[in-house]
Amino acid sequence: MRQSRLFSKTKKEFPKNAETVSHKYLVRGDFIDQLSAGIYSFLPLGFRVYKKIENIIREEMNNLGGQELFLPTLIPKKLWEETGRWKTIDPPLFEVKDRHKKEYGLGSTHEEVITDLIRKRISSYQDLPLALYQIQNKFRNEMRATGGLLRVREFLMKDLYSFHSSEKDLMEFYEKVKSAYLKIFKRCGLKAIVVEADSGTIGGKISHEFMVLAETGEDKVLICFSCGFGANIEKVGELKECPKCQSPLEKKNAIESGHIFNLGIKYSRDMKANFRDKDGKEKPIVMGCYGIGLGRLMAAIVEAHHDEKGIIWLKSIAPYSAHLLDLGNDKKIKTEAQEIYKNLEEKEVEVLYDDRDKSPGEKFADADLIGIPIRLVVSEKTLKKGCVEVKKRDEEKAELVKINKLNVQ
RNA sequence: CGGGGUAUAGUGUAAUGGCAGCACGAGUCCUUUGGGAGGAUUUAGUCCCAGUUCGAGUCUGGGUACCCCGACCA
Repeated sequence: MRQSRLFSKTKKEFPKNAETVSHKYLVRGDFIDQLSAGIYSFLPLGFRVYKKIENIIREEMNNLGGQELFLPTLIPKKLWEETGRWKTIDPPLFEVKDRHKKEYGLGSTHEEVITDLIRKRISSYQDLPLALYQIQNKFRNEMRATGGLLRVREFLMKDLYSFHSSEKDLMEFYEKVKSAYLKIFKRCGLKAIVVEADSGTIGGKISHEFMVLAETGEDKVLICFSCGFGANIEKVGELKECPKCQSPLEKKNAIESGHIFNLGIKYSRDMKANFRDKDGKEKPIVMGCYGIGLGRLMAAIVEAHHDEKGIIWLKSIAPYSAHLLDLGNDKKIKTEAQEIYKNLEEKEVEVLYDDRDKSPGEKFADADLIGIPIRLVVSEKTLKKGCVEVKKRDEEKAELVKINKLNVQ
């Protein structure tokens, strides 16, 4: 992509209404645009990052045997009333009416819809287990939005639902999801710990949150680095020793980025989603649900990976893997840079080519802000030696590489 | 929803109740090119509605929007 054509205008100043690091940098780098409180557009750069995250999550869900589907956002009031959540769900639903005055709640989570789908199709233990997921916008009527993408009213969420013939089978799958989630966070360059949690209005008896460690995170967690125990400080108080192995605990800031629930038979009982078991008896389907907020995850990544100049994306989620800059308007430089750009594209390297007529300082500042992991500079200085300057975003030093030996992977 | 705060040009900021200014951006022209370049020139603004006043960006009342703390959450 030629940066001169990219739909993106970086800002020199931090937005005055932003306080969290991720909000500041994502707005300055023009990854996102705020439409209203807690409502954001993803611009081309931000959307590319979002797609990378989405693909990582999709791969891990598919590895679990999950099948992707897509559920509606307009969910009839009647369905919510089957579980009583029309009134009780928190944060409340966005309620809308159609022209015939029929009422709907915009989907904030999809247990009712998926359970309805399942009860129409599952009749035997032979249909189980089953795992279905979607990546879709959720709408939550939050009291207030905070911290840019950290808490919003409309957001992209991956929600996975699993269906089992027994509690034991569910818990085995539940553990697999746990490790898949940890893998997702790891692939996004994040350290996450699992803590026990309250299940709120989603319900169920067991639930765990995934806390992503970030210095600027608002939640405080206690971690035992010897046995892996983790807990939300709000839930357990100021413990000094690990309750499992008595090692000293460390206190860290974190951002809640995922939440998984053992729902048991809460929804299948309310909505009569039953199956016929081996023993010939009709039983409620045992369910689990598992969510990750993609926008919040993106924000968490920025919170964990930035410096005073901007974002530092990991290659796995960067909008582009290389940022090529040409310095100066000299024809030789332009021609050579274009040649390198063409070659990289032919090798299917995702490259952003800064061909704009801007001063070197501005190009460097933008490159640091946008945070693409590898920076390539073509200038009079480098051309004299037949080289390109290669610098990693997370390293100080740059090196010169012969143009014909340039290898970006 | 309770508490606190803010609102001036695309962005960031000035202006005792007295001509709305500056910087960046954007447009045109010239020069410049290794860490947000220089000159010339152009462009664009007081959140909304009332009130006080000779005169309101500024004071008063009401509204709206946004931000922060609380609560809850992915």
